[in-house]
Order: sequence, then structure tokens, then C-alpha cells
Amino acid sequence: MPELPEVETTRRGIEPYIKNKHITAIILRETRMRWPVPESLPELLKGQRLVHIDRRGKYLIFIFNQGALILHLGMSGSLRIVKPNTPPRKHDHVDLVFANEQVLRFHDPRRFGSLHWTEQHPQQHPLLAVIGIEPLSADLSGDFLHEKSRKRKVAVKNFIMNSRILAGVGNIYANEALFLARIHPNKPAGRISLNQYKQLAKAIKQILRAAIRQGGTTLRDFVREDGTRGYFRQKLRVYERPNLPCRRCTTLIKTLLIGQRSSYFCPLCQK
DNA sequence: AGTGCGGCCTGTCCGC
DNA sequence: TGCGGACAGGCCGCAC
Repeated sequence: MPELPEVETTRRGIEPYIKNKHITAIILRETRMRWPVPESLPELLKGQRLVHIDRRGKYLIFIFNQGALILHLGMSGSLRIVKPNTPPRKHDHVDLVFANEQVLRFHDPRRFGSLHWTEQHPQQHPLLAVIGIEPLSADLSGDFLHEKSRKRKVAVKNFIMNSRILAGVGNIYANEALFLARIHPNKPAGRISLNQYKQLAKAIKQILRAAIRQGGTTLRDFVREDGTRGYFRQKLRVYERPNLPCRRCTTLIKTLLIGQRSSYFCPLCQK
């Protein structure tokens, strides 16, 4: 579900409540996630202090004084801050209880999310070690995309959604960035010019920053730490707007299945 | 090496 | 009103 802007919104939202606080208890209600949640989590985390929260792509990394908790929200996950004794709802799988009476609650109906504990440097964790560059860092440039895409035949949309190349861009923002850069989503990645990739790199940064400013996009499940929704949905230019007029030229937005994912584009603006 | 697909889950919506 | 099927924001692991 959540892409980089929703994960970053979550990180910013929850951190002030729990930074520098100590864990007093962990409640595991459901450990069957994408990977099993370690049953030893309560013993491992008890008494530890949360130093801060990092993000890498769509992963949140909770840095504790003696290790790190790595969390992925999957397709339908969300994190909220609740008061102790708030009755759990369906699919509230894990609670992290902090000494200041704040509870971080992990909710995930589809259970595609995951929780991992590591005592190594978190970036060495097998799931993090293989992921690509951060889109909002200086690493993302037209030159980078151009170089990495040479001889690649995959659709450019799949290419920018490949988390081993670029971390954090999912279906919504891939569609939106390609619209901004005026590139057809199905165009083979290897046949796009350096100039177009410069536009695309710019568009990706622009769309992600704009979405973060609006608190992310809520389509169905996503909620912020206080249970409110993200407001970027109103700003979407092509995503989930099939047969509606392009905001630039009024041509009707088309859909196409690319790599099993719905894709939306303007057939006139995007070449 | 790059590519394309199956599978993991629940919830919702649509057509019959 | 019920039921089957398609679809949904992700991504690993596998076969080719």
C-alpha cells in the first residue's frame, strides 16, 4: 500500500511521540506476516530506548540502543499512536508500549507487512542491502537512470518501480511521475534519452516531495499516526482517473496493464 | 543478467 | 441476498 511518501509521513508523524522513550512491553497478537514476526521480540526489546527512526525506501528502521527493528507496511499496513488500554481492532497485530504511556500500534489487514530484528548495522540486513538508491537524495539523476537502463527492455514504468534500482516508487507515483515527465509508461527503458531521464528524475523528486507535503495519498487503508488521511489523492493527475480528461490537454486518460499493474497515462501528452 | 510470473493475504466491489 | 471473480498502494523467489 504505502509508498515512500506515506512511509515518510508515518515516520515524521510517530517519531515525536516515542523518540528517546523506553519500551516497557511488546504485545504480539498475530505473528503470521510476510515473514514470521520473531516471538522473542518482547524479550529482545524490553527496556530498550528508541534512539530515532530512519527510513530506507519503504522500510522504517527503528534504531534502539542495542539493535534495530525493521518494519515494512506491505500493501495495507499502517501505524498509529494510541493510548494504553485502547481496545485492539481487527488486524491490530503488534503493539510497542512505551514508558511515556504511548503505544505504537501496527495494523495490517493483508499481512504483507513484516517486522525484523537485527543487531548488525541495519543496512547490512539482507532485505536492505539489495535495495537501490534513495529517490530524494542526490544519487537520483538523469545520468543515473540513463546509465542503469541501457540495454533494458522492460517498460520504463517497471524500471522505475524496481526497488533494486530505485527505492520507494510504487504504482501511484510511477504513473504520476511519468505523466509529469511526459513519458509513455510502456516505453522500453533502454530507448529513453538522457534528456528525458533528466526530466523523469526531476519529476520523481517533485511528485514525492509534493505528496509528503500533503501527508501522502489515502486510497483505501492508509492513515496517519493520528488516524487522519493523506490529502494527495486530490492532486493525482492520472492515477485512478481513467476516461477523465487530462488536466493538461483534456484528452481522456487511458489505462493499460503493464507488468500486472494498472497504468494510467495521457495518450497525447506522453510519448 | 534480465525478465515475467506465482504467490502471499483480506477486503471491497461488480456482474450475474 | 448470495456468490464467484477481479482487483487493490509490495516484493520475494523462482524458472526461463
